[in-house]
Amino acid sequence: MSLDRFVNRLKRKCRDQDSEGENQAKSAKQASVSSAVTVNGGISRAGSLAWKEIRAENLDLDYVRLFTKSEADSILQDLEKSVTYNTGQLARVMMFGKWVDIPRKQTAYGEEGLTYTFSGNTVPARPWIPSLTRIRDILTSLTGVHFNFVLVNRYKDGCDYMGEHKDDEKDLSPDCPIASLSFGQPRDFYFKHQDSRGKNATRTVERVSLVLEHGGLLLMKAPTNQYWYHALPQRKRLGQVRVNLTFRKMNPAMCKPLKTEL
DNA sequence: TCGAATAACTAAG
DNA sequence: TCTTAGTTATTCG
Repeated sequence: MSLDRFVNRLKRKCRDQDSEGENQAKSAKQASVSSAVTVNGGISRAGSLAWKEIRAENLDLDYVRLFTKSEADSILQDLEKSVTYNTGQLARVMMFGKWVDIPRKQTAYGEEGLTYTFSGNTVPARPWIPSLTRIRDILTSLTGVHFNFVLVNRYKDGCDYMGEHKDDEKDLSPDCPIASLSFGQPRDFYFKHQDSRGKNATRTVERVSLVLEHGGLLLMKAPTNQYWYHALPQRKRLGQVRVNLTFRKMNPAMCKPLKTEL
């Protein structure tokens, strides 16, 4: 599988870079990520990746093209074959007195007992599957965070989208980054500060936009989620599928009990 | 200046 | 407060 080659490639790159003694001028934040990034044998591999830091008031994001095109192609293919999406009631939300289908497909995987709550529905995490544990383990070795949950969103084309929202901090372990991996159709993604939303905005804060590419990883770090809403807007001319994996570290004690069977 | 896409806003419970 | 759809305003090419 290409992921093994991926890890080997990173190890090779890091050996090369260690001998060159690079990476002295990293920011403090970047250094804290780097120090956590080790694989078997303690080889640091943060330096081999071209991290892009995105900063604004109380916004702290790191973005990197983690996988090559062929690796990402293979992962997407794998996910399309193995991921099961929620259907029926679990794929609807109540809007103005009627149930509407959410404008994308969604599901979750993770450790037993974890749930997530979406607009009134509390949905259990499905048991881990190999295509997701492989990726989870890469992210854990990259970030040092033990992710125990992943939310999967599938956007069939540019008409599927996700409205502005903040991830529910109540279920999340505080200060743990959220790792968002994208495969397939590159899509615009933006962050909007809570003080500058809607007509009751108290001030103007410029919104932060980026493109989430095929094989790209976005780390959303504290306190971003406290202050900023994020969304994946419609882009009607785009016709390809995008699958997004959002890995989180959930606090099991904070998960709502299940009301619904899968 | 037109038409389409995008952005902003509003609606119930 | 959170969710999306529908309407209207604005921007883009």
